[in-house]
Amino acid sequence: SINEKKSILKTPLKQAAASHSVLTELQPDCQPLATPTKPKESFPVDPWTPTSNLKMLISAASPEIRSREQRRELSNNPSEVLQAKHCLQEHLSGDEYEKSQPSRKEKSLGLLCHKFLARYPDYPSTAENNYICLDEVAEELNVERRRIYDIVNVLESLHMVSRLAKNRYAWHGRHNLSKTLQALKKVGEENKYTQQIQMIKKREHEHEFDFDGEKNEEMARSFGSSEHSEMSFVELPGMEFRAASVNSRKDKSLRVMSQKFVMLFLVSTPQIVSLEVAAKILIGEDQLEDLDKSKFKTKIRRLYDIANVLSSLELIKKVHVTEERGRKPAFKWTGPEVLPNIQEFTPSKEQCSKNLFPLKGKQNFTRHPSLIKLVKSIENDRRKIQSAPTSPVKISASTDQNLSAFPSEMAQVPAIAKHQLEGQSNFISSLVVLKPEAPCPAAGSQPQQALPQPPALCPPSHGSVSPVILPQTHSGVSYAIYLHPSQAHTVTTYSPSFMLQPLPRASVTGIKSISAKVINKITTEEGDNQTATDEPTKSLTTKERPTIKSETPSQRCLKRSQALQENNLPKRYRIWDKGVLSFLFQTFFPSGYLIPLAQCTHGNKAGFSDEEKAGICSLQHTTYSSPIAGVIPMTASELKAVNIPAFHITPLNIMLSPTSIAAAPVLSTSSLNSSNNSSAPNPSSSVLNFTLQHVGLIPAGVQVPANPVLQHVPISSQPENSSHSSENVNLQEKVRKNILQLLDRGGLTGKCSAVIPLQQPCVPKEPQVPQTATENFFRTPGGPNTVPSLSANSDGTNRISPGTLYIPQRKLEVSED
DNA sequence: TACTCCCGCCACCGC
DNA sequence: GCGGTGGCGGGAGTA
Repeated sequence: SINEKKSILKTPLKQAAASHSVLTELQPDCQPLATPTKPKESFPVDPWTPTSNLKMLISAASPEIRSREQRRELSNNPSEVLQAKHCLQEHLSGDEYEKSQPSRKEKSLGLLCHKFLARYPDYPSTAENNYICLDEVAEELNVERRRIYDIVNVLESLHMVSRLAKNRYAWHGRHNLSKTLQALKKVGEENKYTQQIQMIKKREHEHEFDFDGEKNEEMARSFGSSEHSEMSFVELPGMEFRAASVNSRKDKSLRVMSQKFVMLFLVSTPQIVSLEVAAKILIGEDQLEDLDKSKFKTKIRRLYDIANVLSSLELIKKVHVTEERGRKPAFKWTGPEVLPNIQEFTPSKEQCSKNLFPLKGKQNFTRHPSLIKLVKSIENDRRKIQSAPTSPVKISASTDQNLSAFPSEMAQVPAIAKHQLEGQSNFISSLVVLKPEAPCPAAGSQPQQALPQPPALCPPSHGSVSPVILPQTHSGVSYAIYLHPSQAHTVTTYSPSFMLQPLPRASVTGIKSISAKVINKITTEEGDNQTATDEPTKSLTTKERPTIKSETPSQRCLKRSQALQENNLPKRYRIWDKGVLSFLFQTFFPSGYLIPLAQCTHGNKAGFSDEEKAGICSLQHTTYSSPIAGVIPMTASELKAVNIPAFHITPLNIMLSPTSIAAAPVLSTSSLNSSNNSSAPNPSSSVLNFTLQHVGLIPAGVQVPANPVLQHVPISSQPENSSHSSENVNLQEKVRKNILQLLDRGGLTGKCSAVIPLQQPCVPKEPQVPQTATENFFRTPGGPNTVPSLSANSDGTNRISPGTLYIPQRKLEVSED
């Protein structure tokens, strides 16, 4: 009977051949073959049907496939298939029959998942019939139902489907994906996965992790000691399991495992996870005692299953990492980037106080109630600004059909921003940055082109630049923030990063494409070598980044905010440390500059409080390393080896971690060069101006005050242009206001990757002449993301050539198959 | 040989 | 008892 069953499940020859070709075409690298979201464009006559996508894919593959598909359709009836099979068996010899069977690859879970996904749209509308009957699917795809469960379980872990009843699922597509990923990231962080990964890596390096008894027990104990011995399925509100039968079932391991696997990517920097590490972590969590080889193998098997589905979803991609111990299979996250702790921005009072300072222990700060009010007030102001009639290009993506004149996707950008602002509770909670390498079906059929400037966008004027001064932090360090004028405009309306969230429901198709384009630059800078080199022309420069002109309604709101600010200003910033500042600014002002002004504090050696010194001391032994294997660790002492200019400018478009930036002011003072310095010197006016000119923030000839801090707020600009001066005052004020407001929103965001960019803009030692200093921030000899001039010292540490940008990078080689 | 992962047995669960 | 569900690991296919 087993044989009989087998023969039923075997695929007939004609389909086998077809699926082989489809396999070649459906490899993850072939992105245009992802689920088409606009079948109308390609097949205007055919309405969308559950199988149209698949049909299209197959038809697109080759004429041969088309004809095979036609034949296949003729015998799509299972009984016919069975008949054909018997017939085949009768007429072919054993060998021939074997050869006629689909190869193992053709039956892979990944391919099956592709076929499965091809049946449903990425973003289904509620009007469509989105039910999945497992029996039907299994039958139509000619597979055992068991395999469908594998797929569905993983999809369920991402809330792309949910179980309605026996044999019945609902298809949600990617509507919930961003929220799910955010939730998973949060849980991953809470479960200290980063630390676990690091621990495993450490043990691996020490050759302590093996499969013999004692060491494993020790390992298990250490896992047990962490706070998360048990983790259950992460659900989304409104997405709970509806069927009681499923709820009661405890073993949802594939689902849970899939979620955990995804979490590992989301908390890792870079987002590459080796199967081995993942398996060890997953084993460590639920089976503390017997970490035997078979358990390990089983976990690996399951991870392959999950990885195949995630690959089909184009969330991950298989790579190999080469380390000292050889080549290892691993997977790289290629899905949407999930910003950290986004949901904690929800402006609820409780959330604010609860989440603002997630640090445990000593560092628990509380927020003054007035600040909470302020947050709400500013939120309201923002909303008003966004919905004001003068807001730029107010377009309803779903209704306005007159926009065909200019790219609909571009037209939707302001709508996205508006949409997300209106969605208060989801304001940032669904903010997701799509990676440029993510599939872009809507744009796939068209040649890539530069992003056009929509009418509403205002090219940045190169007016004078005056810093916005942040009052002293609790540590006593003030900062001057220099923003590019374009950024200042942007700040008054919305941050570019705000527009990057996918629009749910109707207008997603266009958005997806534009989002990918818009953030191309950002993610390129972030360090994807491949993207940076493969698609240089697609990148937007800072200037090209869409900005929206500030409008009068914002000025109306200014007074109110200003009054609030003045009431709260003195106290507010005591609770903010440099890490928070840096993170906020790099997030919201990607090409601004945060300059610590150490000279403005008194009675303190290098301008830093004891707290900071303590923090710095503790950094001496801190290793900045990525959770994955082979990362070059960088200690604070190594940082000191870097030749630091008298003061440094931190380019904000590189991720800064609170801990890493905490060291920056110290390093930035000349006290490094002369440890006996009793006070840090002020950056001289000429140096400051040279620098600002050098980085393109001010035109040649324009001067900015040498010591802007002393001016405090509001700052009057240099009267270089009378027609601009009042604008400048307003602009500064707006920028300042928005900075303050951003500060109010942050405080919970300090969990980004540890990268310390250092730059010596004034005295380049190498005769390399960059086009602009801003570009130079990201230019390293081997490309934007390579480790510059690293040389090993006798003590095994690495040193960095002075004057070059240091971006910690994996030492391990990552090869993509 | 090591890596991948298909395949289907069989236990569990709710009805 | 039955059918749905899914954990699990043998072992075949592939690199």
